[in-house]
Amino acid sequence: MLDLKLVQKQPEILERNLKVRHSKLSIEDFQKLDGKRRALIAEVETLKSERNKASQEVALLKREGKDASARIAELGGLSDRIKALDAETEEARQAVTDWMMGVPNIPDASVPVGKDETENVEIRRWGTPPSFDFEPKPHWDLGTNLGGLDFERAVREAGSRFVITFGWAAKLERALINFFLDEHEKQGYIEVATPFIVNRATMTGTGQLPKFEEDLFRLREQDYYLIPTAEVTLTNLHAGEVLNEEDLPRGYTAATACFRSEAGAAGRDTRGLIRMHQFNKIEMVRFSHPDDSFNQLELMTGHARQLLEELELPYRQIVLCTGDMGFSSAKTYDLEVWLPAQKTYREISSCSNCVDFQARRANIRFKPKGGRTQFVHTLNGSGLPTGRTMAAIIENGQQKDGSIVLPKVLVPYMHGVECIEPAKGK
RNA sequence: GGAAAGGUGUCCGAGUCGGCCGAAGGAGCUCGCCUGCUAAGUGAGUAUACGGGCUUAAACCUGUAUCGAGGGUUCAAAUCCCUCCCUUUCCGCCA
Repeated sequence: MLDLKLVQKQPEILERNLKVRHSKLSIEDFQKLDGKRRALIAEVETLKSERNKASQEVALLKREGKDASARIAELGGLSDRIKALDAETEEARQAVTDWMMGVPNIPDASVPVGKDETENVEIRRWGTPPSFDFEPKPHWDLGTNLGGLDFERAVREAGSRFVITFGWAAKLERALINFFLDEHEKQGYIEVATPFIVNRATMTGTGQLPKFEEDLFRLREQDYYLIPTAEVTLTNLHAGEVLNEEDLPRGYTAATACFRSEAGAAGRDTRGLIRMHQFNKIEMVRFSHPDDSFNQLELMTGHARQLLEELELPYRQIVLCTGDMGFSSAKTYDLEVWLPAQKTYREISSCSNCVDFQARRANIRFKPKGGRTQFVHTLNGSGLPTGRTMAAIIENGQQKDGSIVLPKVLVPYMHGVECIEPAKGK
């Protein structure tokens, strides 16, 4: 959520923001709602002030042993009027909050203005896409042929956009989780295990609710939601808390399952591991001093890049334009990994600086020495989803006979296995 | 699931028969004094949000709200009543 004062006092900034982010909200609506809210507050507070004064008089009279019944009688209708006005005020307040909750974060000045993903800007490339003397196969064919990925049984047990892994593939995923967590720990992150189910307040804190309810899985009959990313649980770790300045910056990492309804993605990436209802992801979250958060974004993105480099996976880094950024973000870098079968780079990590947008919603603050408490800045980044990483490893490591050479760093995690071979005589 | 006790400011912790309680006291923190330095001592200060005034803005002044959340009783609720959430302990049940 943005700062209310900013919206009130500098509507031109907001107007520009709504435009570059293609929001349909209008500033005039806000001004009407906010005007109404303020008028009601002024009115009801005047009445309350009256009531408080009168109550004190009554208290005084009683203490002096005098009769206060006349004064009390005068106040008969006041409380009822206050109650009615209070309800109206609350409604007006809620209307303003609802409006504010729908406003996306303001992009940083360094973010390119653009309409959609076609206007994102590539800023870095690493590695060379492997060349093959045969037609590279998609990971779903390779993985299925090697007996590791089973989409058919997953459909039977759950539905589309699920996968069941067997043997080497299940182990590979476990290896990746351990490898990623180990690396993040070396990079200074604190490893955390969090719930996969959270309440409404938590989902609201990071910005998934109220606007994006249809993207989430919700538990039946309860106000519980399955997390779409550990960003939710990690960022909310400090919800409502006041941190010490010397605690900043601080980083957390967690490996969790992630659940996404993928509403609106019908027909996209229907095959393979790219877009699942359930997947595992290792997430990084950082809490930063406001003055330092954009440095922290560079640092954290570097942490994600390091993983891809250690896995020897070619990638490029792009900065998302205003039209393609997420709701809560002020600046986002995406890392895209090379997928040989599609002959294209696909998103594998997204690192965002949300500045104070989530901190304001979740009320995460810090107290500078001698200064007023203020909101921290929050950042989050994928320290890689296992599914997409496995897809990249499988496709980039494939050989003509359908076997897959694994990245060297994973060999110890795979207990010495260097290559996934087709079963003999099959 | 049953029973009991609780949830107060950055933290700990008082709040009697509802009424000068935004809330005693302590710790911490900030600023000053003192001390050769540190420790100790000593004085003052130390919540947040929103409305209004003033202002370029801040500071400031003023009002309102906030003692787990929501509702009720009352002229008036941290204090009484109801519902819910959470914590602790005991019992039951299941891993």
